[in-house]
Amino acid sequence: MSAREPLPRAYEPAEVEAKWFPIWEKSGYFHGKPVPGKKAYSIVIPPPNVTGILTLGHVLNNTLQDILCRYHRMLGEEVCWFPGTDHAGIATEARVEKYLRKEENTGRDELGREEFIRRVWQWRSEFGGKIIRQLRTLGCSCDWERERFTMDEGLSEAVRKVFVELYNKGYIYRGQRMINWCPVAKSALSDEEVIYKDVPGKFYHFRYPLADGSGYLVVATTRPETMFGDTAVAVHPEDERYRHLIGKMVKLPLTDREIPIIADLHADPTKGTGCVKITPAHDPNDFEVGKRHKLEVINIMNPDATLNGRCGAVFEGLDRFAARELCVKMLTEQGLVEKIEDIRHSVGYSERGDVPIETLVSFQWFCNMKELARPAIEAVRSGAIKFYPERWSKTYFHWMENIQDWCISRQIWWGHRIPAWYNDETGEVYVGLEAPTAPGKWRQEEDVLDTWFSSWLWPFSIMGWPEKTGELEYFYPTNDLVTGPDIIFFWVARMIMAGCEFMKEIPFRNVYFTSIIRDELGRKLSKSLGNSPDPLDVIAEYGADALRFSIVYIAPVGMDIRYSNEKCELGRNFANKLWNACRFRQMQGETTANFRELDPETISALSPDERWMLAKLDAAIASVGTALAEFRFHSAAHELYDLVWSNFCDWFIEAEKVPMRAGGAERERALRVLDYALFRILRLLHPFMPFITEELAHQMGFLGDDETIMYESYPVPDACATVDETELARVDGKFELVRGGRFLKASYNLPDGKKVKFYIKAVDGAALEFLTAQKASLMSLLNAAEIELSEADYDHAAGGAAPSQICRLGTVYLPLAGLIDVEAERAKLEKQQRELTGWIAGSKAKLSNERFLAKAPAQVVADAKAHLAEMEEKLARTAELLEALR
RNA sequence: GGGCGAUUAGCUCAGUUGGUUAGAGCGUUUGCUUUACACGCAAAAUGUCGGGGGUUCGAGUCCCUCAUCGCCCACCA
Repeated sequence: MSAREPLPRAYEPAEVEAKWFPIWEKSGYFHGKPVPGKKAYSIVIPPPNVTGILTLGHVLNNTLQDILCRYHRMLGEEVCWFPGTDHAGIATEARVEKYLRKEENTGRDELGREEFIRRVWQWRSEFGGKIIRQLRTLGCSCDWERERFTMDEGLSEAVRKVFVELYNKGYIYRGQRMINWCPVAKSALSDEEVIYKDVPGKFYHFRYPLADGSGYLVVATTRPETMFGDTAVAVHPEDERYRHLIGKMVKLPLTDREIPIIADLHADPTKGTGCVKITPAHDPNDFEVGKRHKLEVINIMNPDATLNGRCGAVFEGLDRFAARELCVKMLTEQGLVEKIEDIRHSVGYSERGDVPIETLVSFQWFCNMKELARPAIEAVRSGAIKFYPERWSKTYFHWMENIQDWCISRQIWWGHRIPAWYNDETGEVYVGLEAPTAPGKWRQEEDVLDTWFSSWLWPFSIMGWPEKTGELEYFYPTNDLVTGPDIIFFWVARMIMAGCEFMKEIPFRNVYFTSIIRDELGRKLSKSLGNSPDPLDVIAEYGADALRFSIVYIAPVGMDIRYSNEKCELGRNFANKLWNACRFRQMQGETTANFRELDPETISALSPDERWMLAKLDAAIASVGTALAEFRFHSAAHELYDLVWSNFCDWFIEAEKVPMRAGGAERERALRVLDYALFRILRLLHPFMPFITEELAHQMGFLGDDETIMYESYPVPDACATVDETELARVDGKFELVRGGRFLKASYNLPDGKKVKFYIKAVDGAALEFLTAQKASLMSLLNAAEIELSEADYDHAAGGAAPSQICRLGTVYLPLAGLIDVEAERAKLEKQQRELTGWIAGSKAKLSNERFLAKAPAQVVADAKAHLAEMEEKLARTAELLEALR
């Protein structure tokens, strides 16, 4: 191995990260392609909106996908992570409209359809897909050559094909129904795009005079302005208060219309006044009532939610909320207001527009989902698709089993235009992949499709469907999907339906639902609150590896994450720790040749510490593997953190300084084991911290310039050291003695660096033998001037009083000639005595319980007995020590 | 109105099928320029595992119940 520049003291991620990504990408390491006979692993990215920028949610989501991809790549599978963006109809159209308004004072209406769409494409090529570049900063190993956009020609063709197929099957139809209307987008929305919020409102009680002048009825409403669309007042048929009025007419205030009083079960006598105004055009329930009673449907609203000409000259063109106020004012003046109550009620908001939606009747395209849902429910029920955490399947089933028709048409321009043509002369409707060739004047449907109507095809459209591509053959179905539970209906459920319907095969086998990220106070991250950190700033400050590791480390399973930038210190410090472990090794000289595999000679010469370390490594490797297989990312991260920081750095490196100082064969063996362990650790960590591990693997000379850790094998437990439980316990026992000795020093305020003498009384001959062999190690770890080992009691008479600490392998004493605080020492021992006595009593009670002995597993009983013996032995030693203090 | 989740150290959270004395990070206290790391080292303190009841030889873990908080779904004028 060639000599390298010494590593700097502190890890500086910026340069390293900027260096490696282009190398990886240029070398084609991210590219996945069908390789017959090789195991395939694929993931499709949840396509971010083309308008989007990277958020912490994306960071979590894509880090997890990257961990999976890098892990499987190292397992030797052919990995392909398909990236791309979503055209996000309403969001993008609004975004570009805003941009054009600001930059050029123009917009949709001025430009016309064709030009506007051209300008959206232009905007996209200039500003769109920013997030795709940002994902590279995070280290995402997507196959960037395969980047797709939901409006690409191939994907658009898939959309048209699916539309035509479902139309021909009779699932897609056009109809006049009550739909959700967003006044901002001026478009219909699906039920899923409506978010219900509990907001303060008012409950208005108005008097509607009876037409015959015999009095009035009081109706209660939260939406006075809709009264222009009232076509009846309903009461419950059994409601004694109003029974006599059924069939009579009331005069609708602010209009010259008279409307009937009807009997309908919809009217709930316990609510409001028991009289409900019926506005069939603007309320789903009223629409049903209207149908039952053949009431006129009066639409009173323009697309932007201003009132229309049906409301009279005074109200025409007025915004709905202004109209509401004016209504109340005018009714007040006419003495028709009975009372106004303050209430909180649930109001549907447009997800994108963030304004209250209107429900109104309109012609739209719908897709009947009932039949599509059937196999998709079965796919999850049978376990073909698994959800992690499993409980989300309940949410899924509930929605799928009550699935409603999907309103798929949108009155915007940016999107897949519906492939339907109307012949106004004949009234014919033509649906097909291309415009009709039949003679006549055909006019294409103006509406476009819901964005999700292309997203639900993503797992196969991205692989070239409807063409029969090698990618589909090889990579479909994909393995894992990582996404947020908030789009389980929008996307996950619909993808499963689309996969089952068009591919006749599920789109993925496992779905991992990530946590939702909140701020430290538990609030959702949002632009308006200003509590949404920019991940790029975080990466600049802490490094991408640090951000990745931290966010995985702190992500609780299936719960919200409370995030703050400070938490990235954990990952940054960890990266620095790893860096310095390598730096330490580097300072010891050239890398040995056996870093991939230990040779038999080295294995046979391993020290107990080394076997201990290799056993810890194997154990960690095994549990990281299990954790990843079960999508317990955070426990894998915890496992790795402990392995590196505690086992490797705190104990092993410190312990190995002894053989390293010894020189010769001892030193050579220690270096080999260090190299072997370090290279394993780097590979283990690579999926989590790709940049620093690649850098260190090269800096350490494990890899040459044309090699990459990305394609090194992921470590598996190799049990190259025979696991001898007794020996492992002895090493742990040695470390316990070290901790005990350090505690004694700290208790007497002796600086850690001060060299002192210790006396260790071993519990038995075997312990004495082991500890004697470990004397150099003990001295180093304790920073001792001298250690006296014996099976005999410490001789207080000769050496003076000494504080002590009881450990499993023996008792460690700190001879202090005159400095001992006898009272403190006695208090410590007495406390220990009390505790031991208590535990022993409990333990004895348990062991004398016949039912425990009869029913508990033999191992548990044996452990309990051993534990009792240990405690009794310690208690005896405590008593001796107390005695010696006198 | 249904469904789901949470409640463990000052804070944020682990705790895999019930099994010795419930853990980590941050924070706090004490001492350290120990020849990798102050983004560090060594040591320490802090818990009636939300309340109550039950099952069990044994419960943070399983069951019931109550309380508080949060999320999702549902046509509530």
